[in-house]
Amino acid sequence: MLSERETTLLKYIVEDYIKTARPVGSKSLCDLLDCSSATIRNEMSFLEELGLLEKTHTSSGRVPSEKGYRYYVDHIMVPKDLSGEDMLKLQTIFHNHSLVLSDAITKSMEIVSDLTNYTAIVLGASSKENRVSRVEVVPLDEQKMLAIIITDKGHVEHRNLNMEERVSISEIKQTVDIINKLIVGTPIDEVSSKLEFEVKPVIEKVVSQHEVLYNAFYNAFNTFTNDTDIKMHGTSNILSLPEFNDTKRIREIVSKFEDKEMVKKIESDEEGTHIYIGSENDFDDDMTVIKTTYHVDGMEGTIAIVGPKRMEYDRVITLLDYIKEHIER
Amino acid sequence: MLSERETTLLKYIVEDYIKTARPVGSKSLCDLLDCSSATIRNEMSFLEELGLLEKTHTSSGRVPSEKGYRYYVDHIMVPKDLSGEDMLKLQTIFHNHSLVLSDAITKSMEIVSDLTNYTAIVLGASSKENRVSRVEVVPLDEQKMLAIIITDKGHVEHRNLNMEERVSISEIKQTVDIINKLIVGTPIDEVSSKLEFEVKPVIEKVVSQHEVLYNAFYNAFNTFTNDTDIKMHGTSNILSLPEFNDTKRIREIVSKFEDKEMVKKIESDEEGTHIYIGSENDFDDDMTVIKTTYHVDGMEGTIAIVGPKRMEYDRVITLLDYIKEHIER
DNA sequence: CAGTAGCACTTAAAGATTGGGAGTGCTAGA
DNA sequence: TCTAGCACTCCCAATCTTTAAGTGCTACTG
Repeated sequence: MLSERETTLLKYIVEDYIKTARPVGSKSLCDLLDCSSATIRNEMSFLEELGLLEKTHTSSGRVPSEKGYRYYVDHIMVPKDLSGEDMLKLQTIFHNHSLVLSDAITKSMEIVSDLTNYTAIVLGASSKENRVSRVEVVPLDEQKMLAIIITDKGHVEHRNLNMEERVSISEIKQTVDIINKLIVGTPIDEVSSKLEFEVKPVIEKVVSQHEVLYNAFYNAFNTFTNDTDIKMHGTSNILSLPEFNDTKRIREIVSKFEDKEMVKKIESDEEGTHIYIGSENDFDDDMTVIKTTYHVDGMEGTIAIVGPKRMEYDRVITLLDYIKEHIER
Repeated sequence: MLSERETTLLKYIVEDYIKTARPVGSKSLCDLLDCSSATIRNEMSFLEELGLLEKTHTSSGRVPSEKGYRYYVDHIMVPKDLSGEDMLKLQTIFHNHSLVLSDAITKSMEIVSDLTNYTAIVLGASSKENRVSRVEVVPLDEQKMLAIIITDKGHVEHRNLNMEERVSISEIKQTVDIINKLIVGTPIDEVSSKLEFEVKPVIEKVVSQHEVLYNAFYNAFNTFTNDTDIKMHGTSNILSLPEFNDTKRIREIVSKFEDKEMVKKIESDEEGTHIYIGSENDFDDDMTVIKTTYHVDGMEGTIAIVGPKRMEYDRVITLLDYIKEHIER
C-alpha cells in the first residue's frame, strides 16, 4: 500500500500525463506536495522501483507504466460526475423516443466518441448463440421469395431466394411449416446439418418440388451471417494523438480498425464495465479498451471505447455506465 | 496532336511514374527513344509547355500533370487484358452461385482492392427513388411485431415495432391491408405524409386501436434509412503509398473515408465507366476515382476504385468492366 | 536545323554537428 | 528526513555539409 504522499504523487503524475502527454518532471510537483524537487525525485524513484512509473530515457521525466495506470484505476481514481455538457448531449438521444433502440445506442456512442476524441465501437450480439425462433416467407414472384429468419434474441435477417423453377405457393407454405416445426430452437450454426438430415427426408416425401425448395432454403440458412454486427465511429480521432504521431504506427492502427477479426476481439463476454489497459487487451498494446455489455429484450451486445493508455478513465467510465443504464430501460 | 515521339515519351513517363512514383529524368529515356538525354530534355520542356508534364522543383525530373494523365487516359492508354491471376481470383466469386448478388459484388470488389492495393467502394442503390411494393407484418408477441417493407427495386428493410399496448392480431392485419392498399407504389420519401393524410383517416374509422398502430407504423416508415448503403474495403491500402507519406495527409484521408457524406460524393449518376483524375472528382484532389454503375433486377448501384493519381488505369478499367459485366448477368 | 556534348547551376534528401533545455542521480549538509 | 547544489545524460531542433540527380543553356556537328 502506498503512503498518502505517494498516492497523491502518482495521482498527479497520471492525471498530468493524461492531460499533456508529456513526461512529468519533479519540479512541476513542488507546489503540490510542498517540498523540494529533490524529495520528489526520491519518491519518484521509489515508485519507479515498484514498477508504477517509467522513464522514456535516462534523464527524462516520469511516465505512468501500465501497472501505474492499473493502480490508478483500481485504487486512486474516482468516477467523475457527468459534466453538464456531456449529459445534455446524451439526453437529446435518450429523450428522442422515436429512435429505434439500436440507433439510439449507435448515436449515443458516436456522441461519446466526439466528446472524448476516442474511438467508439458497438458490437451487436453475435448470432452464434442465437436460436431460430421463426421462419417466414413472403413470395415475391413465381420464382422468387423472401425468407425472413427471426431468432430468439430478436435478431432478424432476410434472404432473397431465387428458385430455378416455378413453385406453387402451397408447396412453399408446406415446406415452411415443416421447417418451422423441425428447426425452431436450433442454434444458427447447427441449422445446416439439421436441414440436411432432418428436414430434407421429410419434405422429400411430402413436397413434390422438394429439390428446388430444399436448395433455396439451404442457401438461405447457409449464408446466415455468423458475423457480429460492428459499428465504429471516430477511428480517425486517435490518429491525431501525439503518441501515434508516426506514419507507420498510424497505418498499423488503421489496419487494425479495418480488420473485423481484430475489432471483434473487443467483444466482451463479461458482465459489467471493465478496463483493459495496454497489454491487458487483445487489440493493441498501446491502447486502452473500456467496455461494457448491455442486455435488453433478450438481446445483448458490447459497447466499447478505445483510446490511448493515457485515457480520461474517470470520464469514460461514467459515460459508458450512463449509456448502459439508459439502454437497459 | 502530339507527334509519335512525343506520344511515346509521354506514355513512358506516365507509366514509369505510375510504377515507381519517382520523377522521371531524361537519361533514363535515352535507350527508349534512341537519342541523347539533351534531345529528350528539349522534348520534355515542350510537353511541359503544353501542360502535360510538371516538375516538383527546378531541377527535378518530370512528373505527369493532371492534364498529362488525362491525355494519357484519353489518347494513349489501351485497356489491358485481364491477367490470368486477376481473372482466376475473380472467377472464384462469380462461379460460386450460392452467393447472394450483393455479396458477390462486395467480395469481387474486395478482391480488386487486394489485387491493386487501392480502395474499393460499393455504393448500394439509394432508396430515395424506391417505391413501396409491399408491407408485411410478423407478430412476435402481444406488444411487438416485425414490419417488413419491400420496395419495387427489391430492397428489403425490417423494423421492430413496439406497441404501447396489446393489439389484436386481426386489427393488425386490417391495418396492414389498408396500408398495402393505399401506400403501394409510393416513393419512400413520400410515405410519411401519405400515412398521415390518407391512411390515418381511414384506420381511425375502421380500427379501434388506431392510435397505437398508427404510431408504430409511422415510426417504422419514418426511420426507413434514406441512406445509401456504403461498403468499403482496403482504405488502409493507399495510406502506404509514398505520395501520402506524411501523418497529416494520412489523417486527412482517413477522415475522408470515415465521413459518409464524403464517400457518397463518389456515387455515380452517369452510365458506364468513367475516370475522374484529381480535381475532376469531388473526393480528393490528389486521387483518382474510377467508377461504374451497374443495373440488375431494377436495382442499381455504383462500384468504384479510389487510388492515387498515378493509378494503374489500364488494369483498373479492365477489372471494373469485367465485374460490371458479370454482375449484370 | 535536328541532334549532341559539355558545363554551370539548382534542389532535395540524408547525414553530421552543435547548443540548449529539461531532467536526473548523487552527495553533503541542515 | 529533507534540501541545495552540481555533474551528468539525453533529446530535440536548428544549422551546416555533402551528395546525387537532374536541369537549362550554349556552342558544336553532320
